Amino acid sequence: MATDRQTDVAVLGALSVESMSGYALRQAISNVLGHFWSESFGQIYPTLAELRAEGLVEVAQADGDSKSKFAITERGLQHLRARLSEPPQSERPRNGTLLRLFFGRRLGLDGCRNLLVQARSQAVEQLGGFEAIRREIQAEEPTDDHPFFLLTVSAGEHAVRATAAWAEESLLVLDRIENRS
Amino acid sequence: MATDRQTDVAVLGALSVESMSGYALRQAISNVLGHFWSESFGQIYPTLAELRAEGLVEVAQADGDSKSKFAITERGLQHLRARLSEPPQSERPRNGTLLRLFFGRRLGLDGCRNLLVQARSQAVEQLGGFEAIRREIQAEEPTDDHPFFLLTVSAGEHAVRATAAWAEESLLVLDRIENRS
DNA sequence: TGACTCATGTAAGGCGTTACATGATTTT
DNA sequence: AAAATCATGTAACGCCTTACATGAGTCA
Repeated sequence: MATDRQTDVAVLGALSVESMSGYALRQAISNVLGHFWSESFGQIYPTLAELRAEGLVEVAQADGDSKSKFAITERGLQHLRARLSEPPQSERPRNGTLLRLFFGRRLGLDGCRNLLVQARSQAVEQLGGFEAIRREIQAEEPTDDHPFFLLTVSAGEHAVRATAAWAEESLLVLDRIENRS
Repeated sequence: MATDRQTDVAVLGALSVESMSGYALRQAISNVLGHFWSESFGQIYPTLAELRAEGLVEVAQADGDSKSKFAITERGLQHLRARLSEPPQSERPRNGTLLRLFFGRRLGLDGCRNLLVQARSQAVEQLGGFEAIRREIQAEEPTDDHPFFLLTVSAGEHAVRATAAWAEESLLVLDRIENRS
């Protein structure tokens, strides 16, 4: 049952940037990583427990703080590097908008237009989100991690701009279809 | 447990274009739809059986052929239209390349470069695939479905071109990071 | 006849989401 | 004191993939 469980990579990776609680972890994953990765809450705590049992993660006391946090261990770092080096498996595509558009003849032109308008406005909104993240990162004290963070932000920006352009074009195509028939 | 099962949409949609066997169905889904939708074999037959039990699909004899095929019924068409009109749920992102790149500091510059080169060549390859599909569709006898098919091909082309451009840019960024440090 | 494709399924089990449960701490 | 947030989990259950199983037709 070749699986593609990679929750450990997300968790160890996040902890390699900064020690934090499980709660903060799931927030970090839904906020920052969330643009290209998702984990559900029900996965994070069990994974954290597993990693702790394997000695890849430990409970650490923050310096001036009474709160306990999770920190990655030296062995955890090694494990993370090994996991990151594995080739990424290609994700299974599941694009509901394209599925609907493909059968657009059955959905009807108005429905298709609706989908495209929706896709366009969502893309524009997401673009704003990416720009906000970019500013946020650039406002922080620079670290060695930031350039890599920005690379993923850039990927998001390219993707949503492409989506917006496609939606725009496609709306024009739909108009032509309507006029021709 | 709000679910997002949409196998019925893919199956009914495909049968609305053309009656075919379950075997052909799974081929159609992995070939044409495969660029933006995936279904595993283990889903298709059970779904087909369910749809048949609900009277949305029937076994039909092809005209000059002895082979039996599955065909969508009138009620199936109604059901399909209703399902297509439902808003598409946003897919959960799971991009292994970006996950690795985000933690690029741990992966190392060479590993990152490797990922980007990989992403770029894959995008170029996919672009060729899309162009082939486009030509194939345009070579066929035109139908009312084709314009919608082409819309989804265009979406794929936009997406992979964006990916290629991003990978290209990002490789240059990595060079700058290396020279600076 | 042996290999290959067409064709139709079933079963086991991993993956992952959501809902439920509980309590401490902080803020208003 | 109430409400919100922080914090850590567990349980049920659906989704989906992979592996297994079986047989007919076709082509070299």
